[in-house]
Amino acid sequence: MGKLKKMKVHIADDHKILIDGIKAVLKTESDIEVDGCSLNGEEVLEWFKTHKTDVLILDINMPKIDGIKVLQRLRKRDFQPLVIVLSSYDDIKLVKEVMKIGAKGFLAKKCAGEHIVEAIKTVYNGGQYFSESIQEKIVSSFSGDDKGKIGNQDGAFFSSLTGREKEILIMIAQEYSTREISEQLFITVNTVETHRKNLIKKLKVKNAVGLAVYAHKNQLI
Amino acid sequence: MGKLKKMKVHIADDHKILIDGIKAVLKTESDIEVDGCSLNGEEVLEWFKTHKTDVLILDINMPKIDGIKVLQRLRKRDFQPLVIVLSSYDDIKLVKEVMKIGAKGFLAKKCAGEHIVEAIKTVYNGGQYFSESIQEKIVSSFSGDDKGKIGNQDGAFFSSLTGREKEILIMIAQEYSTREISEQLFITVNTVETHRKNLIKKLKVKNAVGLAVYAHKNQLI
DNA sequence: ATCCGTCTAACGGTTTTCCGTGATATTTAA
DNA sequence: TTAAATATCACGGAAAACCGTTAGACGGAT
Repeated sequence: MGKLKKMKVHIADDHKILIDGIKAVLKTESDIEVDGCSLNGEEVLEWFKTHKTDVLILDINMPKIDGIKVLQRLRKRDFQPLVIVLSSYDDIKLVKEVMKIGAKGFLAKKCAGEHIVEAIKTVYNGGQYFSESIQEKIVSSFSGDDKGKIGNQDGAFFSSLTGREKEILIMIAQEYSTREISEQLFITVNTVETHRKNLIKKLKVKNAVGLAVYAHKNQLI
Repeated sequence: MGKLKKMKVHIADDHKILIDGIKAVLKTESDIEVDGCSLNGEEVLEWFKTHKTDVLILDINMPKIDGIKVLQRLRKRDFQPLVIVLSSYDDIKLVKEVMKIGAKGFLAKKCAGEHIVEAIKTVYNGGQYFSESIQEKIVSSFSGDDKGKIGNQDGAFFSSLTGREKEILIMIAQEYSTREISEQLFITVNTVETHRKNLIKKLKVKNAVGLAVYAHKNQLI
């Protein structure tokens, strides 16, 4: 046992019960030490201002600041932890995206607990780690339909919206019909339709559903 | 230590990593024994055909057969385990619904790991258990906040969707038009419209936008 | 003074969604 | 083996969304 240094791990997930579970799993590993955890993106960014934890287990779906944004902001800093992304959905597009912005591993939540140990050790030693289901998808994506269109880099377009457009976008995402919006804002239906049209163009979506999804992804509601 | 019998617990969640976590947490409890786990609703129903496990920790969002349906079917059988529902979505209406169909406890996933131990012991001894965030919501719903009003018995809100409906719901939330969905699923436009119609009714939303929002809130995407 | 961005509005036409209603296989549970 | 749940399809009509284009009014900025 020549190990002098334990690997330090930070866990970020809005489900505390999952954190406690992972903690319990990692407790059995003598060379891994959990030195902190966060329940949302804000806490993660705060933590790494003052700590140099080796590995960050990072959930994607978190309130306030989501995992992707956390990654993007962390990579602009001096110290960067090794990040293993945790997600309920093993979407190949999401994998591509997070790896591009600096993640070193990707774990689907449906993977077994022991894999998290493997993942930590692998990335700590300079490797990359993907849980099984992801590996399968990566392989199968080579043989056939490569729909590598990651598409909208999200927040990028939002800043280009005008105040009125944002206002209407939010109302659309709240299930208000064009007529209802026009009544609430004291403008004509025509005008609302024009705004909606412009929103669809600007945000590069297909319809009102796309607008609603966009609004939710960007936590405007 | 007069305990002769250990409490037997079955864990059902599609995230294996969470199961392993809970297992690790429960391992520290000498009077609790995890005697099995399931990764979807089908496995749960199968398990309880041949086992008499005392307590079932049941996730709501599961593939194939979701938690609500599992509860509904279990209650029609002879042997009924004590069920503690686990959900990422701590909505008061959902709580009400699952308690009505026989659950004995409700844990939000954001609660701490130790609470799961408390919950198991409480329901095993004949009590009911709610995690803190739920308790707060129940209390505040009594103090005149009409949004959290439990009075309206729209239990249909969370009544579970069929497999096909979920499939179509997800496609709608991904901006596919009715025609596109019909082509991808090799069914007619009429059929897709019927499903959409039923979705709107079941989920009590106004339109496709509402469906997309629902899908996102419930992390179906 | 003029250019640009924004908000407003209109019009005609096409497509899609929404709604009710009813019907028939197929699958599954008890 | 029934009964229930599910998946399928149809039709007609109303409502809403979608699309392209045009354009006046206002305010701020160069």
